Amino acid sequence: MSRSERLLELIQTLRRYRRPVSGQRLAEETGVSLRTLYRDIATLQAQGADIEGEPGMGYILKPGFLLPPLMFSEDEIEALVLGSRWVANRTDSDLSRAAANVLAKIAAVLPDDLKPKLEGSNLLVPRAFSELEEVVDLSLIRKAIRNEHIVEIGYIDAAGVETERRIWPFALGFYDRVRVVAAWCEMRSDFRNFRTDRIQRMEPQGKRYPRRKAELLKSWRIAEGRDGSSDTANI
Amino acid sequence: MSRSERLLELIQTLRRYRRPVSGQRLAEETGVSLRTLYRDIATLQAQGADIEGEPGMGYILKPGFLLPPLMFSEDEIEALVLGSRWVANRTDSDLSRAAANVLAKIAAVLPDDLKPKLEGSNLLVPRAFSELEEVVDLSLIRKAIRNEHIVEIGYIDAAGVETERRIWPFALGFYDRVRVVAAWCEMRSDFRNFRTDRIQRMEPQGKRYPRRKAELLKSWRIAEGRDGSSDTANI
DNA sequence: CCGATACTGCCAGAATATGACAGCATGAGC
DNA sequence: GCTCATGCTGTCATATTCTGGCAGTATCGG
Repeated sequence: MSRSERLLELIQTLRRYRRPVSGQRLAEETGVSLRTLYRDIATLQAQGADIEGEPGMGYILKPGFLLPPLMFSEDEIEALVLGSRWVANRTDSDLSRAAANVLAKIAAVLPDDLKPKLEGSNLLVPRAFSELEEVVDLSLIRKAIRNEHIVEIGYIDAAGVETERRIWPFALGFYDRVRVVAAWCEMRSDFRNFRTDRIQRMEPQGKRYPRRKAELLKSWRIAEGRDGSSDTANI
Repeated sequence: MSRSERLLELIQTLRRYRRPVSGQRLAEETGVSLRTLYRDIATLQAQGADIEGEPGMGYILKPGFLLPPLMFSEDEIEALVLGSRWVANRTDSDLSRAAANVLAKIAAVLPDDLKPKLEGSNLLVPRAFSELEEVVDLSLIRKAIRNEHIVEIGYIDAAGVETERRIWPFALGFYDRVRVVAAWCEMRSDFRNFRTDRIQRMEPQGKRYPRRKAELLKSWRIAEGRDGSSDTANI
């Protein structure tokens, strides 16, 4: 195995563990001596990997991925930049900051003669201007979806009536003017879509709902397709 | 200089030339023997670089960039994926294909345990559903902007009147429902924004307009900010 | 204090990369 | 079909880099 493959594998191994792992252990798993393992860790850290080592404890990797060298065409870079700009201007602050970081990281490694091309890319995404007020934090919803957690919400429906619901959120749709949480609603025992701007209150319950989000998404797509009345059908 | 640095430099050198360059020449510039240069070229090609070599001619690199290994956080990857999805669903077919390629390339290098996370990312961008008919090809406009080329268009304004114009396009704005070309209009001797769906006809003239697009963009932003009447002000 | 672990320096041997050379292949121009 | 410029490959000795082992220091928690 080549050195670079090994480094990639090391990252992967580190990520599999959630708790700190000793260098000794990592060395065994990657089939390398402890001395070399220390060198490998140093190399990865130099490349920007967020690996923390504490004496007496072991190593732990903050969540993230190392992308190996990749070749992108002009159009592909343009697509990347435009997409990141859209995310930066159209989503919640966490994601938006992440998108800005992506652009910064790419810019940092581009050769000097190309930086203007990236910064000056003349494809623009306007900042959302008549943003609907959102009471709740979108990143909380994203986190609940990621972890398949039940949340309780206070929701004002189209008729203006406020209800309390326990929902199993599994997807977040970014429409032009609104964002919609797709979820299973315990109250209705059916799928429901909730506009984020109409959610008044939200409390993640910190426990998982009993199904997989991928599975819910699949059923939901079928259900949406069947009635055809919803404008989310083509999400 | 380390091997990987040299490879990066080689890509950069290759891109500086527009015409084919002989291996001999490249070997001299990167300070390496011809034999090693051939090996380096092979390495880059194996990494996906689009380098073409023809006997008797030399090497030429198709436009593109090699990104070195990069570390992305979970949120950053999520932003990348969401952005690429938006581009894939909301732009012209060339860019859209490029965005799909970006996703495919990233997916290809992600460790197996993470692929589902990428494919199953539950942030969705609906396909544009009531797309306005566009007569002209958006990628032509992008190309004209990239090359700072004059184009002639037939345009139907808001009042329904069709006019012929020579314009200097310098930016393309992706609004929710429409796309807008920002350009200097020779007829009006002023900046004008053209909705792409109202452009009936378009002929790139293949020659450059006499100013830089970055400079036009800057003046345009100032002009837009001043009158304040336009909804493009916050682009 | 101890044990567990991170981390560094050093050096010899292993693995890899490089350069030199010899040779074949291919396309363009004569 | 010849020649030239170049791409491309194989081989092998040499140069460079990587690796493992070992010795030693530092830091944390108990």
